[in-house]
Order: sequence, then structure tokens, then C-alpha cells
Amino acid sequence: MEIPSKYNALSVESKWYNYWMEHNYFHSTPDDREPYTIVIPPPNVTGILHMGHMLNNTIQDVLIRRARLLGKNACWVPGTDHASIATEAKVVAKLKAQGIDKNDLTREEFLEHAWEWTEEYGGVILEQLKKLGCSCDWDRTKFTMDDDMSEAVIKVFVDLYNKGLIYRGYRMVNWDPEAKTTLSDEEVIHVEKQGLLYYLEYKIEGSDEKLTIATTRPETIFGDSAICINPNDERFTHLKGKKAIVPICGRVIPIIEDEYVDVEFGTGCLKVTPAHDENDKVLGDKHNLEVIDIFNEDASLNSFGLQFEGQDRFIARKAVAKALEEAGILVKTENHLNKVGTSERTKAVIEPRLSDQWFLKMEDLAKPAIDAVLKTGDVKLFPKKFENTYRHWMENIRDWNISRQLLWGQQIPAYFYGDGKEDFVVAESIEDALKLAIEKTGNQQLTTSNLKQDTDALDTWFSSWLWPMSVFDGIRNPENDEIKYYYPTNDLVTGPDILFFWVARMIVAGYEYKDEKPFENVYLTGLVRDKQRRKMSKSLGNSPDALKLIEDYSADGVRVGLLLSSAAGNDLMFDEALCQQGKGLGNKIWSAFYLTNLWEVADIEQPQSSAIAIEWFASKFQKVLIEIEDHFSKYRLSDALMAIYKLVYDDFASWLLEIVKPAYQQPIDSKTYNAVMAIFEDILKVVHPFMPFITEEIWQSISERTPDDALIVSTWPEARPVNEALISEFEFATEVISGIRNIRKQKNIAFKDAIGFSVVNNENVNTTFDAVISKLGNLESFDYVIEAVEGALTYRVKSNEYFIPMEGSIDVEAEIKKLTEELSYTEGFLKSVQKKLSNERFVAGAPEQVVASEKKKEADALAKIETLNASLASLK
RNA sequence: GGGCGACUAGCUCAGUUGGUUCAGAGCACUUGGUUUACACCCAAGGGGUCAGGGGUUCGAAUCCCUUGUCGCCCA
Repeated sequence: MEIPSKYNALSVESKWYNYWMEHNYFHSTPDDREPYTIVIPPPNVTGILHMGHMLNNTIQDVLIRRARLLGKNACWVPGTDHASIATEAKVVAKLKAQGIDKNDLTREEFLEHAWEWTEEYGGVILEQLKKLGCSCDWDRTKFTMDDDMSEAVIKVFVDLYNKGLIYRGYRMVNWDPEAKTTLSDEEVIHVEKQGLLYYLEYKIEGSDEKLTIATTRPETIFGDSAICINPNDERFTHLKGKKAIVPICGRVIPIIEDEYVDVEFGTGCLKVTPAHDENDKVLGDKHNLEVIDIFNEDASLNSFGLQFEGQDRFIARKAVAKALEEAGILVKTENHLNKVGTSERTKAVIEPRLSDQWFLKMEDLAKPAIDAVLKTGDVKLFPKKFENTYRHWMENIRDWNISRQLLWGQQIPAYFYGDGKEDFVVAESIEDALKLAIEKTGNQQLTTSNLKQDTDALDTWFSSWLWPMSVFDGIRNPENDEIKYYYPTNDLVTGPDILFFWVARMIVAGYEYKDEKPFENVYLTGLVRDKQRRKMSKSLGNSPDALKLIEDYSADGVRVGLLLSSAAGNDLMFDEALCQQGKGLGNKIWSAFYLTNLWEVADIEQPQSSAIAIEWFASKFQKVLIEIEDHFSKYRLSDALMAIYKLVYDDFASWLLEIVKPAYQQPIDSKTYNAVMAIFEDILKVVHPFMPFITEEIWQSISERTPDDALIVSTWPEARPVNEALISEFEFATEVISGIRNIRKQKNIAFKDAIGFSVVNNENVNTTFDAVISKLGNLESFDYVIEAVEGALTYRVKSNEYFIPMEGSIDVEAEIKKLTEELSYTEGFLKSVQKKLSNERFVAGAPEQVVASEKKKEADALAKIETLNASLASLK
């Protein structure tokens, strides 16, 4: 077969992806093999591939491909998430651009637009994953709003409601005035903002006295229902029981006492606005204060705002401050740095707001999930350090606000039959709801037209928390064959930013609905950052175009680049140079293949050097294989990759191939050739999970393969015993060879000039690798001698001394200097070892093994000193 | 303000319960090398008082205390 000298990634990669798809290798159905299952963290349906996805999915593909090679029934379920708020925001923006206001549409009309959008852009990201080589079972592709998935969500909602775990509450929630919806605490990002602290004077009723309070939000005075002082603060003792007058609106409010007030902050007393601050709400509840909501849902002032009605909160803030200043009520302002909650999606400043919402009680549900991670270890987090974070969060868990004032998502299955707060029933269908409503009210006249479904949708995470079960239809059909076979899944790969959003909740749902963990191991990747350590984001524009990268460096190259420096949980400083390194590895493998292909194979005798080198490599390969297994077992993928990288570059290309390479235009013996190709195949197998394309290409080029013999479904190399002695003998030989190379370099002796070579074998090294040393050193002779060779350049490995005879003069002075330096260094080393050994407490206290190794060091040093002294003596 | 974590070579990181080679890897760097697979290459080499200080120990990058810097989470 004609092999091109340059590897063409672009055509090769699409060729093999299509081949894999055609032969259905990615598809899994239950059988009697051991299952290995991963469910993808479903990306936003309308999202595009970014670096985080690339990293994530590369890791998953490495794991799934390795499992496939290990003979497991590998199943990687792909899919997308409807991402309610993100998608809805995009659809709203698109409609706006077309001159359509969301509020003018009916629910059905809006959803039609949303589905249209989803169908148009949805799944783009899955196509991009194919370019990366992801071997997902595409027949199983799920979407969190598929009918069956939504059914499962509704079923779970009804079930949790019937268990008394879901309730409706008038609570303070995070309100996004731009999206006009509530957000969960996790969707709120606190950012530091420079603001002002306003000092306002409140009159005390029935006196001329004034009380100064400090606030960051003067526009909320309309919602004030008390002034609060600390009972231990003597400055205000005389005000106890009195009342204050709210500026501008003139309302009279009580002065209450509570130790909550920080006497150090501001003026030591504060205004209480229960409707607009969580802490104030707590105070308000405690002291039975009135709750005055002064905002509309877009955070403009309502009628409580008097003349400021209709103004946006930030405009109103300035306007109110100005009015207060003009009235002489604003005493002063100070710069003040505070943390402001903002919406993760819209960036709008969050407004704490009281409203009717649906909540899920978490405390009891969380218990098995806490135990699974922190007590029994049923679910393991990698790296382990996240267990602390997990504990902290789970032990302080709060009820989950699961309702969103959005249309895009599963509509809450609560049906109202009246205007009262409790006039509702919860059911999977309107028919069931009607039955319940009739039962509850005793009103036989009710019909479905009397029922009004709650308009809120469920939080996106309320569908994705069921993902590992619902993709196998495990909620609707708990006993079906697939869920029984694939669940619990094995590994979950995701970012630590959604440890609580998603991972923790899946564990909760798993124990509630399957009484079992959803997955065994969680691999938490780092965030992908740029070289300046900035998080990659669209707004910064520092995220490289994923597909462009694949074009430039090949999918294999990008995969390797991403994995080279991404220990679990550590942020990855992404640098395109890493992809270049990945591409370089591909090139190296390709060129090695190209070399083997150039060889003419002949029926000639196998050189001794080749025979021993092949034997050595077999052992070395086994040793690295064990290392790789160990790294995989600890999810240290970059270490596994680095071990493979070095195996390819150093052991295979630099040593083995150099040793067996026949001289120019000479043939290679068939025994060596066959052994090298067998080795090559084993290497392809271990590289395959990381670089699936190039390995399959070479695999298929080595010989004709049937579809059953494709690399993707071949078998991972078998573990065999390691000959450690042979490996260390080879290592010694490499040092001998390095010595030759050093001398060649120092003396400018070209490699093509053969040199003489002698050794005083004090170490009694056996002759196993002499043929290898001769070949790689280009030695014309290899003599064993008893005494130093005169007129030769020397070097030492341990206490062995090597001689390379040189024509012309040897610089005796320089040799003496070199030897003396080596001697004094070795003597110093010996001294420190002996000092340690003469310390009785060391000999008594240290483990035997350590003492023995120190003694060996001593013996080695003594032998070397003897050699050095002998050499010096012969020179003088 | 509370909690968690990090700080090791120019960069990115290993270093498992304190003890096999006066601290390792990859990249980068320096020097030399190209008719003979790959310059996306080969060979050789330099480079770290393990953030600072203190302590425990025969022995500390590793354990403890402390200071500093940075990151993340929560309030």
C-alpha cells in the first residue's frame, strides 16, 4: 500500500468517523457483558462548542473508548438540555429583533417560536462533538423536553408533592427584573460594585430630635416599616418605644430593638424594609412588621413610590436622593463597596422579592446523598478535595425554589379551581386534576374549563437532576431492562461549577427514586482559562474557535493538547502550543509508521541487537502499561497520557526503532519486522482512546481488517510479567551510550566515524546489551580490559570505566581536572552518607530498607572512588 | 466577615502514609547535529535556599504554628 509521508488529518478523521458510524460501533444494547455507562452532561440545546465542552467530552470519550477496548459494553448517552432561562432569553431577543413582544403572544404561540428556534439551532453542538471524535451512542440522543422526559419530570413533581415534599411558599426569592423570573441562589453571582452609602435623617414623632440612618438604597424608604436599634447601644436608649417618620411619604413607623444591628456599621441603626431585603424580612417576621412591596415586576416603583411611580429603581435612587437632599434630609454620602447579586444569565442586578413560589424540601432528601459521598464512599469525587465543598453545601442546604416565571420548560402541574391560595390540586393530567378537585371541593359541577394550570415552569435543573434515570426511561418504567442494565452509571465528567446545581441533585434524585447512586465516580474537570488566567468567556472573546482549532491541529491533536495539562480539578491554562504538541505526537507516530513501511523485509538472520531490544521493549511496555492502568484508576488522565507520550517518543522511537533500523537501503529481517509491527499494534491500542483517528488509520493500513477487527473494537493489551532486571540493565546501557555521545560531541567526532571502545568492568555488568551499545555508539570494537587504556578519553558509569582511544594528544591536564572534580564530589557524597550511617539514632530509627539503601550508596561511592583514584594514578 | 484550597525550574504541573538517586516531568531555553522516518526531528546541557519565618524529628517539599500572596465557595 502507498503510504503518504505527510499525514492528512482532515480527510482521515472524517473517513473514520463515518466508518465507525456505519458499523454502529457506538451503539449499545444490553447483553451479558459488563456495562460501562456515561451520561453526557447535556449542553444547552442552542449552545455552541466551547473549550470547556471540548475538555469535558474528550475526557468522556477517552474513558468510553478505553472501556470499549477493555471488552465492556460501553454506552455513552448524549443529549441536550432545554436550558429554560438561557434559551428563553435568546428567543425573546430574536422576537424582539423581529418587532415581536413576548407579552403579546399566548403561551402556545411563544412555545411554537421556541421549538422552531430549538429545531433550527438545537443539536449543532452535538454535530461539533462528532468532529471531536466523540463516540456517543447517537441513537440514544435525548433532550430534556422530549415528551417522555417531560412526563418523567411531571411524574416526579406529583410524587414529591404527594409525599409532602413540595410546597407553595410566600418567600423572598431572587428576582431578575429583566427576565422577570426568579432565580435559584446558584444562578446569582455576587459582584463587587462601588456604590454610595446615604445618610438620612428621620424625624422622631413628637419631638424635634432627628435620627440618622445609613442606607445604600434610599429609594426603598417607601417600603420602610421600622427603624431598628441595638438594645445594647446606649446612644439610642432614649428612643426606645418611640416612633419615627419616614421622609417624603410621612408614614409613622415604630423604632424596634434587635441585637442583629451592627453598632459599628453606618450610624448604628438601620431602616427595615421587609419586602426588599432578606435580613429585613427576618426582622420583620420577628417583630411582626408590615410588608410593603414598592416595586413592579420590572423593578420600577409602584404606587407606593408616590411621585416616583414608574421610574426604574436606579433612576429612582438618584431622583429620591436628590429630593432628599433638597429637603435637607440627606446629610451626606460616602463611597461604599458592596457585593451585589446579579443574574448569571442577564447580568441584571437581582432584586430580593417576596412572591408565591414552589419549593422542594431538601433536608431529608439530602441525607442519603450526604452519606453516599462522605460516609459510605458509594459515590467518589475526583479530586477528593471537593468533598469538603460538598459537605459544606449539603449540610447547609436550603429548600429549592423550583418554579420559574418562564414559558420554556415543563409547566407546573398544579391546577387552580378557585382564587384562594390553597385552591389547587396537583396531578399528572388535567383529567386527574379534575377528579381530585371534585373530590377536594365536593363540587360535582366542576369541569376542566374551571381549572387553570399554574403558569410557571419548572427550573431546568428539575429535569436534569433525573437525567441518569430518565434517559433510560427509569422513572416511567422503573423495571425496564435498560435501566436495570445501565443504572447506576459508572463515571460522570463535569465541571465543579455545577457540583451543586446538578451533581448533588442527581445523587439526591438517585437515592429517592432508585434507592441507589446515579454514578460511581465523579470526575470534576477544571475551568479552562487563557494564558493570563482569565476564565474563557464569550464576552472577553478569549475563547478560541473550537472547530478552527480542530482544523488547525486535528481532532487528535486538540484532544491531546487539552489533556496534556489538565489534572482533575485543576484549572487548565489553555495555550494553543499544547495542541501543537498534540499534533506533534500524531506526526511522530505517523512518521514511525512511514519508516516501518519503507523497510524491505527479507529472510535474513536477526541481528542480536534487535532480538534483545525487542525483548527489552516488551518488558518496558508492560511496565508502562501498569503505570497507565494505575493513572487511569486514579483518573489521572494527563499522567496516563504523558506516560504514553514518553513511551512513544523515548522508548519506541528513540530507542527501539533506532536499534532495529537497518542500515541505509538494507533490508530488515522478517522476525524483527513482525515483532516491531506487533509492538506497534499494542502501542496503537493504548494511544487509541486519546487519538482515535490516527490510530485507526494506521491500524487499518498495517493490514486488511474486517469490520470486526477495527481498532475501536479491538482489545486492550494484556498484562504480562515485567522483567525488571532487563529494564535496569538497559538503563545502564543507555548511560553508557550517552557517555559515548558526550565524548563524540566534545571532540567533534561525527557519528559515521566508527570508534574503538574498552571497558574496565568493575560492576560486573553482563554483556546483554553490548550489541546495542555497539550499534548506537557506532563502535568498531568493544573490548573488556583489566587496566586503564592509555591515550584514551574516559568516562565512568558507576564504578565502570570506559575508554575511547584517540589519535593524537589527550589533554592530560583536563582529564586530571575532570577526574579530580568527580572525585571530590563523590567523596563529599560519601561523607554525607557515612555521617547518616554513623548516627545511631538513624540506624535505630529508620526502616531497614532505608538503612540498606544508604549502605548501598556507601558501597557504590567507595567503589567509584577507587576507580577514580586508579585512573588518576595512571595519568600522573 | 466565614469556610475551603493553592503557593515546587521561565511556563504548566507531578511528588501517594515524612526516608530508595544532595528535588522530577513536559514545554520553553542553550549548544551541536540534516544524503540515510520525522526540524512537527535527534543528541547533549543549563536552570529550583520547594512563598517567607519558626517548630516537631535522627531525617521535612511532605506534619504543626505563623506571616504573606492568589484562587474558589458562602454570607
